[in-house]
Amino acid sequence: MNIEPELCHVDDALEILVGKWKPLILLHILKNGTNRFNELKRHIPGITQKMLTSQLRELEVEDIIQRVVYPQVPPKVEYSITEYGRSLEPILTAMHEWGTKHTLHKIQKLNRKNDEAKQGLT
Amino acid sequence: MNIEPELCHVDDALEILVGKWKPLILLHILKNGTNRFNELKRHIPGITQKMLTSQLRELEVEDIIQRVVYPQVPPKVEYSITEYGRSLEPILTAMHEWGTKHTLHKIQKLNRKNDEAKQGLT
DNA sequence: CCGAATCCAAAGTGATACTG
DNA sequence: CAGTATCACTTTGGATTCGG
Repeated sequence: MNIEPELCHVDDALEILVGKWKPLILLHILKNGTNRFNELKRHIPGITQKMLTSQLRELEVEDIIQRVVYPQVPPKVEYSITEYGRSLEPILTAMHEWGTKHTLHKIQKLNRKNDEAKQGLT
Repeated sequence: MNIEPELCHVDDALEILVGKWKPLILLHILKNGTNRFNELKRHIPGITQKMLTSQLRELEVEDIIQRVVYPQVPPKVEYSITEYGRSLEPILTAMHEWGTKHTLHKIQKLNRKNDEAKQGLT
């Protein structure tokens, strides 16, 4: 692996994943298959239409997801993962597992601190 | 994998990795072992002292790296990876590989566009 | 040598209202 | 239903200066 700043491509991968909602959106489309706009909106509490739209666009221009518009009334738009986008799954899975361990690590660290504080009081 | 917003820990992993210089800093410490402050600064062109300091602090409070201060004049501070931080290596490697493929993907896409533009001109 | 403090610009995010 | 548009707010990153 070349870690020269000009040749290190970790940032390129991060650019795809970074964004307050991108991981959740990606995982939903990866795990649940094709999704309609409002379907995603319902399953991701707190997200605004603006954010959902912009994050979907960014994933689309990088060929991570596909956007299919059905020319009908009322409108219907479906989002699905591309073959290319599916190649991100191992990374997402690895990060999810690491993240789970990390939250545990933080809790344990916090507990140690609390214990020490109690010791100090006796 | 649970992708409910409250239980999805992908973001927890991303928080560690995100930051304009964190991947580069982490890779340097991972690959080159122990590093002094100015050593890192030299190897990461363009980074300012403020950014190097702040990014190192953030990695330190998450127990990803260790900071050892030698009480001497002139000061000497060494940074090294923790056992815990080393567990991030597979993720960094996976992202680096994916990122490399992704830049290729973008170049090919660009070439196709240029070819189509040429076709249109003939 | 290794920072901390300050100030400033830019980017990311959110609330709200409007549209085909 | 699936978006746009606009404005305000918050967070990040960078330049510069000062200190132990």
